[in-house]
Formats: sequence, C-alpha cells, structure tokens
Amino acid sequence: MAELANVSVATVSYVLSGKDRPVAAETRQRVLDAARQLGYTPNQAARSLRKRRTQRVCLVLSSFGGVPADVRLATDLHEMADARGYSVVTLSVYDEARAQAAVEVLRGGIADGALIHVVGDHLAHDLLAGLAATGLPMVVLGNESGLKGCDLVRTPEAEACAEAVEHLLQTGRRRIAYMAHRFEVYRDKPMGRLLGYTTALDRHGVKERIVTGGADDRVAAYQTATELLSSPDRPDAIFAASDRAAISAIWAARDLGLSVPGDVAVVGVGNIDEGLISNPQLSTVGPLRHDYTDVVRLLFDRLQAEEPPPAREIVRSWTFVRRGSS
Amino acid sequence: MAELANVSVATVSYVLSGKDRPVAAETRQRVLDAARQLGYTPNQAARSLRKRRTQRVCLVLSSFGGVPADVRLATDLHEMADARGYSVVTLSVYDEARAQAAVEVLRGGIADGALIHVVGDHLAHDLLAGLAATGLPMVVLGNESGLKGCDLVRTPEAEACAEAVEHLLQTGRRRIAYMAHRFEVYRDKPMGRLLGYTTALDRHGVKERIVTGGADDRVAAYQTATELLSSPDRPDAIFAASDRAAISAIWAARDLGLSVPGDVAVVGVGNIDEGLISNPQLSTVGPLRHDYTDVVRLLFDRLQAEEPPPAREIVRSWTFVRRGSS
DNA sequence: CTGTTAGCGCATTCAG
DNA sequence: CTGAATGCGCTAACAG
Repeated sequence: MAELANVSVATVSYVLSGKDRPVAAETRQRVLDAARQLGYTPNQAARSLRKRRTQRVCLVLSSFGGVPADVRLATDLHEMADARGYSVVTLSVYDEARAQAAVEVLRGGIADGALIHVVGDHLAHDLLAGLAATGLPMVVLGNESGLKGCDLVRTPEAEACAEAVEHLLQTGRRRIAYMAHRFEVYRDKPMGRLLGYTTALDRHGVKERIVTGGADDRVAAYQTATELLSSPDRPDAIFAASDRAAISAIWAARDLGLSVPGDVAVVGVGNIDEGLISNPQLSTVGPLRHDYTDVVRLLFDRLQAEEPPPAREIVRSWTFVRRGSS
Repeated sequence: MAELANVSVATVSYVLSGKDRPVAAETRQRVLDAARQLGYTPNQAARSLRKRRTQRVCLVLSSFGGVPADVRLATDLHEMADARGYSVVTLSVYDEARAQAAVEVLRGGIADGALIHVVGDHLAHDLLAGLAATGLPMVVLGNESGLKGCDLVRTPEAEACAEAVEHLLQTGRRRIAYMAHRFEVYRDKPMGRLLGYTTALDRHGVKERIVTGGADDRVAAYQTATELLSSPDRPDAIFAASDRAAISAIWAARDLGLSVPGDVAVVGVGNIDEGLISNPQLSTVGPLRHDYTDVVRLLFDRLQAEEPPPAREIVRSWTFVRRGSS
C-alpha cells in the first residue's frame, strides 16, 4: 500500500484517517488512488491497539426478535453512534452461556462502551458488576441495584403493573390470572411485573393467585390462555407479562366464544403498536412514547468524558393505558 | 499481570491461551491466581493482530425484530460458533448507511467470517462483491447472483409463491391483491415474491394487478388490508409478503365482518408458528422446517479450510402450505 | 510538507 | 521448563 503510492506508511495513515496534518493535494490523491485500487481498509485491530480506542459501541440484547422496543433502542443507538463516528456491534444473550461469552468479549475490549438491555436472569448480577469494575463505560437498562460505576435506567414496572391490576379489581374482576415470563416463575421472590400483580391483589385482600407461564412466545401464550379459559372456574381477567402474549390471549378467548372484555378482560405489558389494531384494542402497561435518545446519550456522555462521570440514573415513566380489552 | 505472578509475559500467554507448552503446575497456578485477582482478560485487539485471526464470526441481519426466522438462524450460528470456540457479533443493516458501515467494519477485520442475511436492497450487490473479493470467508443468504468467492444460499421464493397464487386462482379467486414489502415496490422489475405473484397471474391470463405496500409491519398491514377490503370492488384474496402482514389482513377482514376464507382468502409467506394459532389457520409459503445448521456449517467449513474451497450453493426448499385461510 | 521511529499487548520463535 | 526478543499493522511524536 505505502509502496504503491510511493509514500511512507505515516502519510498513508494521515490521509486515510483524515487528520489535520497538511498533505500535498497531489500526494493525498496518490494515496487515495492506491487505496482504492488495492481495496485497502486499515486494520481495526491494529488501529485500536495503538489508539486504545475501538470507536465502537456494543449493544447487548436478550435476543433478536425479543422485545419489540429493542428495535427502537437499537435504532436510536445506531443513529447517535453514526453521528459521533462510532460503529455498533450487537451481542445476543439468550442464556447463561451467551452471557458468559458476551462478558468475555466485552472484557476483551471489543468496544469502548456498552448499552446493556437483558431481561431475565441470564446475565447474572456478578458478571455485570465485574464488567463495570473493569472501567468499561456502560449503561444498564434493568432493575439491577447496587451496580457501581455505570449508568442505570430503571423502569418502575411493579408500580405500573400494580396500577393495571388494581384497575381490573376496581372494575369488578376477582379471578385474575397472571401469565408470566418463564424466568419470573423460577425466581425465588416476585419482582417487577409479577410483583405488581401480587402487590395489587394483596392490597385488595384477594387471596387467589393464578400464575402461569406462556408469556415468552405467542403460541405458548395462546395455548396457556386456552387452557386457562377452558377450565370450569375460568379467570375473569388475564394480565399477561407481554403485549404479544396478551394478544394471543384475546385470540384464545374469541376462539372459545368468549367476549373480551365482557367475559374476560385482558391487559398486556409493553405498549406495542400492535395493541392498537387488535380487536378489541389492547389495554396495556408501558411507556407512552418509545424513545431512547436520553438513554443513548448517557452512554456517549460517558464515552466522551475525560474522567468517569458520576453514576447517573434515569427512571423511565410507565403508565397504565386503558383501552378496549379491559 | 506478568509481574504480579512473577513470571514472563510469555508464560502468562501460554497458560491463559491453553497451549500445549509444558508449564509447571505451581507456576500455572500462580498465573491463574494473579489473573483472577486482577480480573485480567487478554486484549483481543492485540491477540488478533498477532494471530491474524479474531476467532469471531459476524452475523449480518436486516434488523432485529425483522424476520422471525432470523432468530433460528442466530441460534444455530451461536451454537456452532460456541462448539468451535468462536464468538458471534451481529451487525444490523436496515438502510444504506448501515450497509456501508457494516461493510466497512467487516473490511476492518472485525471477524474471520460472515453470515449475511439482508433482505431488500440495502446491501448493494457491489458492496457485497467487494467484500467477497477481500477474501473474507462468507455465506450469503439471498438471491444475489454472480457473487464469486463465497457460498450462496438461495431460496426459490418466486416459484413457491407462484404456486400459492395459482392455488388461489384454481380455487376460483380472481381479484388477488399482493401486499408487498416496501423495497419490492420500488424495484425496477419484479423479483422473488412479487415475481411469483405476477408470474402466476400471467400464466392464467389474469390481467389485473393489485399491488400495495404494507407488508413491513403489522399496523401498516392492517391499515392497508382495511383499505383494500373496504373498497367497493374489494379483492377476493390477499397474498401478503409476510405472515405477519397476512395475519393482520385476517384481523382486518374479520373486523370488517368479512369471513376468511369465505369472502376473502389470505395467504402469507414465511411459515411462522403464529400461523398455527390464527383463526383461521394461515395458509403460507415457506420452509417446512426452520433449520439452518447446514447453512452455518458452510461458514465454518470455509473458516477452517486451509485454502479457499470452491463456492458452494444450497437451495432451500420452500413449499406452499395450505391451511384454513385459503 | 514528508519520512523515521517507537511502541500499543500479545503470540511466538529461539536461547537458555 | 522458562525468559528475552521479535513483529503483527497502525498512529503519534519527532526529525528533517
């Protein structure tokens, strides 16, 4: 490369990395021509080794096709990364092995910072804490507590879900089933959405708990809802841990000849757009606006800060949105 | 690190990378202890610079939350990567800018190989060809032709879709609408799914073409289907470019008081599981089994080959699956 | 304006 | 069995 253009490697580096060092127009052109002719692209490993920065950020998600809101998160991240000259790579963490691998990759220095949104318990708290202790700039979405050295974005899910369940109680529902994500069921004590459910029932002195799995995918949700609603003492409301599951529940109810919300009310979580086209429209719990620019900004602030800024925390606002299904 | 364990960097390298060089048990333990105490992880940039391999593969997708089948593709890739000691990073390509960026990152050497599944036209053929010319081992899913130096996985979408539309014609449908992905509409000539649609109509001498957008997301599909079905000369069949859009179309029909398939038949593409719980069950076009292990194996064969193997090609088998909606 | 040089952190000879 | 020396491809500082 350098010899083809008949210049030193330093010159090549300067023109390709667009630094301010003055380079004769003619020389620059020669370099550019040679680069194009050879299809030359600087080796990023060498570059980051030298610069001690990768100009990359890493997005860590539970899985592709998981939470629909992740699409927005990813878009917002890509957009800001672009604007600031960073690339984005994504790691998928859908089980413990993947969590381990992801942390290893991050520790190996694949990126200058990470935006981490892993639902469930795959990414153990210790792993996360160990990663943060590395000094890697990171922003964690979740309800982890006691994470030092990184920014936290938490969502008051429990409160908002309790509100939804209280609404069900106040409109006369008494047998309220909760369709949970798998990881919630295997937890020692209820948290988040499930906690909201139990809290609301506690407050109203309702003893009965009907907790099933099935919220993880649409088909499982349909089957679970069908079972629930086929039983002789069927619930008069289903609170599902995801909107997708809730919509499946609506289908199941209708296929059984039950009316929604007449015979059974349905409420989901997430406030996805699809809730607007279901019939009836889906009552849900979630953010009113899906916008993660503030979250993403936390990361880039941290990346571009001279020294580690104090840990900040954003609390995302979640509310109960009543629509036709309840 | 080296000094804490009181050994040379070479020794550290040997014990941590698990090479066969003999190391005294006591020395090894000292290194391991020091590594854990410091939370030391070898820098991957330096390692790949030296070894000229990253031990990473890259998955390139259109977008997270895009095609449901990508979840399986990702799982299969992760699994085999794990087994062979590779990590997986993912790049998301949902527009031209992202395509450009992704290719740049790949050229920069982020991974030893790439599995590329980008639907639509974002990833221009030239970019792909340029990347392949780099010598980067890659497997491309799509119907690109004339790509040298990489393995191709193609899907006879057009044929399978034509079969579906012929089925609609044979069961008496005459006004068949096609709900397209955005990128299909803006193409100069029909390809893939749209081509299947036009081909079938041509064969049967049907002149009328009803092509709309809306297949990209559920809400848009619902709205588009509602418009189509509200018109005085409404179609008697809707062929949607995705199952998700097709399911939205079923909802739209039902919400308008139309029966499916009585008043309007609906057929989708993709054969996603959700089609089994829709009411009626969704007729669709797609693979009977979602399994990408053979595709993934192509990549690792290529990675572990001494010299570039001949370009191979896999043709995935797609069929029309008739269910209740048509 | 451009070339020379010294590492970045690691894996790998080659000596000991 | 272990340490010292070399260089992977690049950038930044310093000479010219």
